[in-house]
Amino acid sequence: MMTETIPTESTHSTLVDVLEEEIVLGWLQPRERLVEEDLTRRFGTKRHLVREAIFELERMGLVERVPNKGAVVRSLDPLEVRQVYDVRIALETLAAELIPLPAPPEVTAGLRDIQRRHAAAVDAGDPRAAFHANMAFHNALFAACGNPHLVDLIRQSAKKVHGARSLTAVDPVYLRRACDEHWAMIDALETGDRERLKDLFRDHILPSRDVYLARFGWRK
Amino acid sequence: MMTETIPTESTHSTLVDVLEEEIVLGWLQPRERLVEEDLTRRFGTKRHLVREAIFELERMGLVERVPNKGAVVRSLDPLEVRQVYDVRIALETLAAELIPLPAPPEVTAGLRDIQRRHAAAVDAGDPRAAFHANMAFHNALFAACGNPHLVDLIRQSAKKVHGARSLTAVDPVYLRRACDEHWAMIDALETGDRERLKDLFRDHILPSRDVYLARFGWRK
DNA sequence: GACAACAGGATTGTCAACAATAATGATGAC
DNA sequence: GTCATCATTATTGTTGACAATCCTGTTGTC
Repeated sequence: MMTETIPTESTHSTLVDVLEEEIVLGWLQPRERLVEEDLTRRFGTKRHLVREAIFELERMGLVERVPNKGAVVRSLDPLEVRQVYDVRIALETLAAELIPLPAPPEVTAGLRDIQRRHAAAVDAGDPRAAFHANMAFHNALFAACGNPHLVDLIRQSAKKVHGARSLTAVDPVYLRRACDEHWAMIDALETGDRERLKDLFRDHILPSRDVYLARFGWRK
Repeated sequence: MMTETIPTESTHSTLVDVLEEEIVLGWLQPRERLVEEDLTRRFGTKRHLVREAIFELERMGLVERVPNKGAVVRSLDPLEVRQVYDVRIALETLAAELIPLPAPPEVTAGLRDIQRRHAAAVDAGDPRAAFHANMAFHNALFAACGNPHLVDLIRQSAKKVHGARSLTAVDPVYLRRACDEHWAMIDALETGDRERLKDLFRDHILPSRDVYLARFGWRK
């Protein structure tokens, strides 16, 4: 039970972000209850806002809500994880096909900036900062495909399996590997090697899926 | 200004459904305001629920909301319409590749049932019923691909451009054409002609896009 | 007449108290 | 001892009232 009060300005979306972060990092475990009043006290905010945040987390697929009963962190069914990853691969492959290659210098420059922050966070052993920098990297990366709606669907799909990433999102081995792959992506963007880019996209997200399935069952 | 009071049981999602319907059918025009208290009276419900419904419509992309100002029916930018349709085609093509062919008889039987209702509504000149039967048809159709998450993304993308369909969703010519195409899809499912199925999917959704773009600009 | 300041109304945003519901534990009959 | 019944508590769901905000029209000043 965490009782620390976070005095940050508690708007609706920051609550969502913080809870999302805690789920990805494993602070909040599957099946753990989310009691509205507890969270209200913990964040020093109003129940009203906590309620909305929980509704949003439910829509994102991170939280399960039973009417009149409450909300718990969703435990992901392995089959569902597999299905979401299938779609993610398809979407990201599509994005890879749409990105103009070689990518313009300002794009790769921006990615380098973000990736430097990402690498620094990983080196510093700060999973929270690494998580955020990682999200920023992927957002900027896929934005290069020029279709904001596609980017949105990719982001949504990624969030849906956030809960499955608590195993790899705090593991230095996987974090470093992700760093290497990010640099490789930037390289592929610059050299204009589309096939390599597609392969990198696919191989980049599969580890988190496989670790999760290895841990929670390969059934079906 | 519609002042009829609809005494239907006004739960959160029914409000969303009704408003969604009115946007697709063109009852609510782009740029038209959605005032919370007006809707509260009109539906004989509580402002609380209307508020949530508006938030959900905003997430769906059907409504635009400016803080402290209010919500209006969103007018779709042609570029955005084009982008969403691009993604829709990609997603539906992917679904077409995943559907096992020939489709099992219970699937096509279910589709036939729905499509009979759809055709009846079109013949009766009831755009509202046609709209709902049409949605049901597509849901059942794509569900056959076996990946609920993909189905969800397809549905979401379709909703995002609902506003662009008010031109074709009430036009008997387009409604009949859609009917024919639905029957053709069932046929392709039964004969197992995957390429034809993909072509049908694509050609089925393009008219609504093209009519919208012809009306509101091909720029870019 | 143009413009700034202000007042009034319309609308959204926030809140805290209350009601409804489900879980938990206690009591008593057999 | 076990089961059904009821009271208690914990938690969510709803409501109406109030506060904050933004738009509009008006007044007064130059």
